[in-house]
Amino acid sequence: MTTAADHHSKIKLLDAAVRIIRLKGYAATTLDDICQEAGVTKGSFFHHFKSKDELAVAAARHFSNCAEQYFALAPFHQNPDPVQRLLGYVDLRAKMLAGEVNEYTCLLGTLVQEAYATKPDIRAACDLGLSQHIDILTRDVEAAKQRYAPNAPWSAESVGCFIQSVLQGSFIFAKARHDPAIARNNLAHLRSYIEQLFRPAVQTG
Amino acid sequence: MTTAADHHSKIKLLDAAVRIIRLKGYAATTLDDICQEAGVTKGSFFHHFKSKDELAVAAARHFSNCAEQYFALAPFHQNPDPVQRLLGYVDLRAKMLAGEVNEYTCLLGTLVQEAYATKPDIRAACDLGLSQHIDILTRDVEAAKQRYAPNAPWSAESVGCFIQSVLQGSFIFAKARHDPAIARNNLAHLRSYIEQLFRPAVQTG
DNA sequence: GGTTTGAAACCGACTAGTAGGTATGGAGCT
DNA sequence: AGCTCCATACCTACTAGTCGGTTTCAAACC
Repeated sequence: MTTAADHHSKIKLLDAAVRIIRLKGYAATTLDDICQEAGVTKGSFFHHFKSKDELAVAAARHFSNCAEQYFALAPFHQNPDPVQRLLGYVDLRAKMLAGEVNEYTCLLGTLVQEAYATKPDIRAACDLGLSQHIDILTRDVEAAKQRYAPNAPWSAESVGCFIQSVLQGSFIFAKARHDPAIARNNLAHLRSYIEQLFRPAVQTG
Repeated sequence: MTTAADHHSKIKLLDAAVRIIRLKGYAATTLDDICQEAGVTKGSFFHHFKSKDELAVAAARHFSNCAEQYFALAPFHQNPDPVQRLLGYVDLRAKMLAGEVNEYTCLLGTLVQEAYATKPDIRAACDLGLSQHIDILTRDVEAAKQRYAPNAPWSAESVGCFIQSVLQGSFIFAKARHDPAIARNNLAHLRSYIEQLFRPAVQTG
C-alpha cells in the first residue's frame, strides 16, 4: 500500500523486495538478501512485516501503485484520441525496454508464476494489480471502440487483456534471451494489430 | 534428452519434475517432492542426476522433446495451406486450455523466470527449447509469407516469436486468474491478427 | 544349466548448512 | 512510563547433497 504514513525503512524494504524478486524469483530471494539490499536488519524487517509472504503481498501492491502512478503521469494521456493514447502506451512500453532485464520486467507476472498454486494471498494481490492496470487500458479501448469500431465483435476488456498478455509474454522472452529484441518486435506487431482494430482512426488521424 | 536407453526411473523423475515445477515453481520444488511423485528414493535420484540444477536442464529438454513430438503428430500439419496450418496450431493451443492450470502451461516459460539471472545452464536450456519451437512455427510463417504477403515489412521469425509470446503471456493470466478464459480471448485475437497478416489467403481459401 | 562376477540401479539414514522466524533488549520520542 | 523502531543473538525446521550398503541382471565362465 505504501501510504504517506509508511516508514522510511518499510519503503526501502519494499523497493528492495521488488528489485530482488524480479531478479531471482520469490522463493530464491532470502530475507537476508532483502534486508541487506535495503540496508536494514531482520529486526526491522519483522517489525514491519509478519512474514515473507506478507512482504510479497505488500510488494505486489507497492509495485502496482508505483506503476500506476508512473503511467498516470506519462504524456501520452494528454492525447485527445483514445487510439493514439493506446499507441502511446505501447510506444512507451517499448521505450522502457532498456537497461537490465530485471529493471523493466513486471513483478506481478514473475510473482504469480511461483505463487498461483501455493500462495492464495500473493496470487490475489498479483491478480488485483494486473486487473487494475488492464482496467485503465480498457477505458481507452472502450472509448476508441465507441468512436471507431462500435460494432466490432470483440470486447474492450479482451483487448486490454491482450495488450497486457503480449507484454508479459515479451518479458519471458527478454529473460530467455537476455535481450529485449523480441519484446520490441512483439510490440511492433501489437501496435499494428491495434491500428488495424481501429482502422478508420488510423486513416483519418 | 530422454533417449530410448534412458532408464525407467529417470523418465519417471523427469515427468515428475515437469509436473511439480510447473505447479510450484523451481525453487519451491524440493527433491523429496519429486522423488515422492516419481515413486523413487533420493539415492536413485542422485544416481541419475548430479544435482537439482542438472535435473532442471534435463527436464527442460525432456519437456521440449515431448512437446515437439506432440505437435509434430497433430493433424493440422496435413493441411496444404501454411496459413491454415498456423491457424490450426492456434486452435489446437486453444483446445489444450483445459484441466488444471499446471497441466497446460509451459515449463520453459515458468523455469526461465526463476533461472534467467542466476542459472545460466537452465536459462540456456529454456532458450533452446523455446527457440526450437519458434523455428518450427517460423517455417510455416515463411511459407505463408512467400505465398500471400511476400512484400510485408515484418519477418517470418518475428511472427513466430509473437505467437509464442502471446501464449506465454496467456499462461501468466491463466495463473493469475486460475482460469484460462483470458488465454482463450488472447488466442482469438491472435487468430484474427494472423488472418489479417495473410488476408488474401483468408479470402481465397 | 548352474555359478560367478561386476557393474548399474537403487535405497534411506545421515549431515552440514541455510533460511524463516523468535526472543530480548535498548535507543529515542511523547 | 509507554510506544515505535530497530539491532543482535539465537532457534529450529528444512533441504540439497552424501555415503555405505543392497538388489538386480546379464554376460562370462565352468
